[in-house]
Amino acid sequence: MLQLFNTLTGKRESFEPIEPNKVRMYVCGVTVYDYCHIGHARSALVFDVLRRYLEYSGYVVTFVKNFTDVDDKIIKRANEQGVSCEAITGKFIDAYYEDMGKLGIGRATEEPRATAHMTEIVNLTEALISKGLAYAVGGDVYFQVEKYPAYGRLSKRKLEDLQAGARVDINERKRHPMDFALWKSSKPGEPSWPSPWGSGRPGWHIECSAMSIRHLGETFDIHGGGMDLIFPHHENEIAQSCGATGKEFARYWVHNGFVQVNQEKMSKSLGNFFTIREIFEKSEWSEVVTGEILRYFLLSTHYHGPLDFSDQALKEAKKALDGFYDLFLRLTESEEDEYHAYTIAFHVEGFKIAMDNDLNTPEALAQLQELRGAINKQLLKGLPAGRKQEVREEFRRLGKVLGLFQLEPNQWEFNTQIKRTIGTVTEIDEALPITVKKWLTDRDIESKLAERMEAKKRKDFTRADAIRKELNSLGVTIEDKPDGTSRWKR
RNA sequence: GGCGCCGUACCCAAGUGGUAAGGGAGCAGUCUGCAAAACUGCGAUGCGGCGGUUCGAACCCGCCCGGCGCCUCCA
Repeated sequence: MLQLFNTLTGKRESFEPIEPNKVRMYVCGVTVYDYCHIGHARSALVFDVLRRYLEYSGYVVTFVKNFTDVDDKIIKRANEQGVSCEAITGKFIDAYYEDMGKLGIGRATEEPRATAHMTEIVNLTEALISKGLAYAVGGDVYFQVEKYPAYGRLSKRKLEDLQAGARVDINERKRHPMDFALWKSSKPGEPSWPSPWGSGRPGWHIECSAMSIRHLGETFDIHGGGMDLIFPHHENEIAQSCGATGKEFARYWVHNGFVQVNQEKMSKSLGNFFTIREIFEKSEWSEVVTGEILRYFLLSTHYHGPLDFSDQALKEAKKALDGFYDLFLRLTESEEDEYHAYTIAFHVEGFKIAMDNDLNTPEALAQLQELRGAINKQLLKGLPAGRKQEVREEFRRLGKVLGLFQLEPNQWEFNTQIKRTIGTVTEIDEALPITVKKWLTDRDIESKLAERMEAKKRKDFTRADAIRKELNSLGVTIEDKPDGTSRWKR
């Protein structure tokens, strides 16, 4: 049974959905004013995997992930560029789909936008005012934190503690410094919507309450997002939602850790920032291969902890995948093999146990590595073609949960020459033109290999080695088998 | 000042009270004309430090050291 670490209780708990076999989950998406970076990718991927695993486990999942498309940063960006907010949000929503698509992150069931939920937002705000939890001041509406006793429950903070460190709030319209805006009156030129308090726009937190309630109901199962959203965003969401409905909001709060560079959180000011598209652009590998490398890398650490992004980490992920695809390649090579009893059930079970354990993907990957070793051993003894296919299918099934192993071995790029760097390392090796791979056909390779085999038969090892070296330099790896034939990969 | 996270071999990284998974690198071997791959073996008597609880602790408690995050927009 799946267990999840619940930020609300600070404990790992058995996951029990409200409705049997159905899961409703909401994840905070991105504010669309810029390209997504690898940290956004991690968050999106964690919940993509959670969704996949829930589905693998037999649940019907309703997954809602929003786009924040009204926000100060968007307005600022639009003004800087002299374009409309819609132009900015449209552009970066498209970019989001493109970048996340390359990472194999699927669309959510619903992907609502704040601007399309003004009615719900206004209604929710009115409800909070009528319950005495919010107040309007000169076109703004604020949530009054002192009226909500459970404030701080999620982030484990007390109002007094917050006050101590809070910066001087210049907004003296608030009754308490921690009161937060539900509705902001708009300045001329800013996007605005009509409301009982005059034209304005919603505060940041209210949209998620409005959209999650609208699409999932007042109480739902899982709410997720990055660690940094715990306070104030999610704390405020809870206050608004529970305050308005009087009901429990989300039951399990799941938060992912940060991607760091050199043990520090990525940030633009430190210049240690990597956008997803930048990584793909710099990658020497094809899109699908790069996408899978990134997925493997992002899943190699438990989602709750920090994860250091580096060139070396990416290389290790690549190497690990090389090993798997090498096995998959071998599983397609059919020889007359005798049957030996073998079992994969043990590791399949191990995989599930790992995933049940708060989505322990590093352990799950370890199980797959062990299975890989076990099958390689089995292959040494021999495995009939039918069994090989069976094994490959199981890898495909389990891999699907993580979004791995879906390529054909010939789509994989084994070439281990590092021609460009992706992460923090600055060295740049001489690049082998990527075009080389394109014009060298399989037939070219086969004919070279035939020539080499002839040379080997003649014991002309000088010639044989020269051919191998030539192919190596073109990114083709040659492996001689005991029977005198060779296998190749690139 | 408040809240929270982290510290496991050369590197990455599981472990959540029962005697240290997995991967990479390295070394040694099997195989091989050589190479590569695959496979085999080696590698922390110890899990930042010091105490405590326990029959038993990397795991629980306390203190200390070191690193990080949040409290302001942030995945």
